[in-house]
Amino acid sequence: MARTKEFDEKNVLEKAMNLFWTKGFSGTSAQNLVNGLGISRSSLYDTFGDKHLLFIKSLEYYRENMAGKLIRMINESTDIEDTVRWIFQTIVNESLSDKLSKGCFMVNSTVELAPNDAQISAIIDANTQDIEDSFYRIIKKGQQLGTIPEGSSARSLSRFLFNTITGLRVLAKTKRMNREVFDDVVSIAISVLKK
Amino acid sequence: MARTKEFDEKNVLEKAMNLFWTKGFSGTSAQNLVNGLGISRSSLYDTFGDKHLLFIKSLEYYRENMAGKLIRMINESTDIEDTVRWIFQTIVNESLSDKLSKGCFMVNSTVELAPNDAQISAIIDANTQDIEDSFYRIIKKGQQLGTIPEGSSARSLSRFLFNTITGLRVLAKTKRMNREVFDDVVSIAISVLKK
DNA sequence: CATTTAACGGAATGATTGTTCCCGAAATTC
DNA sequence: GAATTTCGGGAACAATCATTCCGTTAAATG
Repeated sequence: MARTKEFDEKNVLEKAMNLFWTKGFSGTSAQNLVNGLGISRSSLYDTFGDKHLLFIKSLEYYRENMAGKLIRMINESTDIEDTVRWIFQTIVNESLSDKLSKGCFMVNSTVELAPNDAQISAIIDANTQDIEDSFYRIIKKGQQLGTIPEGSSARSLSRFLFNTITGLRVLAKTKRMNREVFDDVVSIAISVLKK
Repeated sequence: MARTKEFDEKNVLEKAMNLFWTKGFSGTSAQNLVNGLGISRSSLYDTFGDKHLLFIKSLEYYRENMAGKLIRMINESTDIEDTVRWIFQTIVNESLSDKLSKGCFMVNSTVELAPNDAQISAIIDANTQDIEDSFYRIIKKGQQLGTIPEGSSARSLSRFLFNTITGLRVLAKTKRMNREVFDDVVSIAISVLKK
């Protein structure tokens, strides 16, 4: 029988995700991957196919972890406004503490690749749809319970919230990023959920 | 005496801007530039320095034209809500009609380069500040005139509006982009300017 | 312990990267 | 029209790009 794998594939994939997340697809070379992943060039290609396939797997891995966490947060929500506030605060805190200013891997990939890469575009759109749908469900519930005004549709509001988060993810890559600016945007965004 | 320049530098710079805008810095090769600019390799380097310098000049050229137009619109505004609505509609219409899904050159550059390029970051931040300041002035004026509520500060509102635009610029690069989604976001964003 | 099988490291691939350099061509002034 | 000066096309540069391949090594089964 053959020898078994010497590295943990999930662990290596997470390293690849962080490289692509930080530097993007074009900005991450095969050599960067070899150096950063701690495996040989041949193992890299044998295990993950090629650079593009590894990028896709990295993006899917990000989605499973990050969006999955977000969606679980939303679905387990009782008070909608509190949940939205908590989501925003989590994003703000993550952005402020990230010394590499990585932003959001989905947003980064949207800007770099979405218009010219159908596979990646599909992952991004599915991710967006999932998050938007989760927002939709709790907002709808909130409107039925009377805690969220019905002036705007639940669909519109969920799209609006998602759009605000996207903006914050871009802001997180600039030198202008600081808690004051974040809080200004967040408090106004949340105000649309009130009477 | 020497011969005069055979090409219009501004015209060539505009072509470079469109290439970088569409494909980003890493995505645009020197060969792409030679092909797209219609000048020789040596003329390119003699006239613009190197690729990075040409990118910076392209970004500054974009800023002069695009942000300049936007800021002029804001400054000439009489009715704030109408102006904001008109700005949003312009962005939406441009996004919907752009078959290349270029988005915004500033947003694209923020995501691709801002965290690791101080020069580019400075251009982006100055551009943001100018737009935000323009928003600030008309909102402040609106609040003094009583047409804009004073529940949120003019500074917060201007940051919020800018953040919304940023989100829309990212949305413009996805397949999910369509008028309905845009309008959902825009109408809610504008609602914060009302009582 | 021998055999089998796959992972490994690293050299080598051809293509493309950004940039430089040189030489012939073109245009302006005298 | 001759002299001057710069422009432009293309060859050439070393470096890096993503990818492939091969010989060696290591591990698991019999």
